[in-house]
Amino acid sequence: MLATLEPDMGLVRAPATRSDAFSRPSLGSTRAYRKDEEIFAEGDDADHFYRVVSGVVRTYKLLSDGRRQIDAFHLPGDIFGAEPHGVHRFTAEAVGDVSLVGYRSRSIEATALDNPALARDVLAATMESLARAQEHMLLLGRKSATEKVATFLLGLAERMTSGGVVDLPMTRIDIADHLGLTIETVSRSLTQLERQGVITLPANRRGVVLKDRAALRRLRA
Amino acid sequence: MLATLEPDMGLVRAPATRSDAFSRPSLGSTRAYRKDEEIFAEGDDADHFYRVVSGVVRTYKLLSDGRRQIDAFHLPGDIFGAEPHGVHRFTAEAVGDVSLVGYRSRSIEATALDNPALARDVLAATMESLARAQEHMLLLGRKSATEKVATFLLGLAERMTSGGVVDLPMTRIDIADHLGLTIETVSRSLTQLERQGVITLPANRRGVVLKDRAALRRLRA
DNA sequence: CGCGAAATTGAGGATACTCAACATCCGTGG
DNA sequence: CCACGGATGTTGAGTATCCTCAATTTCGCG
Repeated sequence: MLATLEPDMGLVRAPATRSDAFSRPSLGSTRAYRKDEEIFAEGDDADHFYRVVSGVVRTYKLLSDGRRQIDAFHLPGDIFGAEPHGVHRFTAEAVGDVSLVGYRSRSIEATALDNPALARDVLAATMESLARAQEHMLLLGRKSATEKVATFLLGLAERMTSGGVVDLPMTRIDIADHLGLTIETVSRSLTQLERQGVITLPANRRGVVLKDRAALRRLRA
Repeated sequence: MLATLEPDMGLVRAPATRSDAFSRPSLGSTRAYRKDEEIFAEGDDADHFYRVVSGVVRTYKLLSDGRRQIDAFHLPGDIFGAEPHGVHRFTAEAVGDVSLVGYRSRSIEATALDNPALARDVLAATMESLARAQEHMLLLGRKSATEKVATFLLGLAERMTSGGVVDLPMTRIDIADHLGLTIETVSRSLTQLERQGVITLPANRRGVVLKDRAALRRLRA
């Protein structure tokens, strides 16, 4: 589906499903953001959308009283911030130091007709985001705390993997706001998984060693 | 954004943001489905995607033990079922009797290049679904039962509206599985809203009269 | 009019939250 | 290089919200 039209130029490692119009440096410009820096805010004009080169980005929405829901963490290769109505519907921030390529949003409309390859790639990326969102709604609406954490760890492992050890670049607060839990519950769930021998938490707490993926998959529900 | 390229032919009332390549009857074929009939199942080949002509469609995912999350209800004008990987990631069923137009999915890829207008419309529809999904994740992860129900009622009212009275074509089970609640909690929340004078529940229970939208908006969080 | 499905209501309980204390980490500066 | 302090994370006790189980009512349809 949506097969690659041009070869990946290898500037950035991209997931297999992502194609390549994004790899043409001429279309976008790279910029660096520091930890916790805002990339855009909910309500801002959506002049640009972005592809992650390195680092992790969180996108979230807030309720008026401050409750926060992080809808996704965006890893290298991911596209985010493309909007249908010219206004960003969520806020995007750098989790750690981040490098992004920005693309002018007008290209989506203006070049939908004369740059179909780009339009197709944005479509593929958007469909991918939607699929992830649907999976995440299942988690938020119907999974227990332990199931949520197990799902989260396995999902991260699949995307960031480097055998066994998963990096956790985000804080417990971020994880909690992504899974619809509190930080205490996230912490307790991780501790519980460790006591069951399914994972190990290194001293610095910014990573997780998956000791028993089969058990994690069972716990994921 | 994504401005209309061809005039709406008026076959079906579509949201303002939806454009019109879908209104060309030549591209798709209409089919009727009866109440609770399956349109496609999770895992099926995604040969087609669909636009709702009349009626309501639910799309959902299941956990192995039967827990269900309805990610969206699709109303007339909505597009659903377009997939990035040729396989449907959720099941779609008719809530009541439904009429749909089906489009061959290969058109997405095959005609992305030679039918950019169609590709652009699918992109717009997909972005719209993603925006709804993000809003719904906020609801699922961070809202209380009453806030969920208030949000749901107002959302339906905006989309189905016919002054004051909102039709509820779906059962309490469907509503519960959409909001991440149980049917008992949905029922109690509705009763509570009624006791507060914010809504009225007609005898047949398949509709809701919104007596005080301002109050509902406050309760929505 | 009667039956089965859907919805409501109630009582009790479990999961996750709140509030709080404590531990650990990490960067800063002496 | 070590000590300090703020930020981050863990653990505990008590509680609230929502769930489970169950009984009852109401509705829709033959």
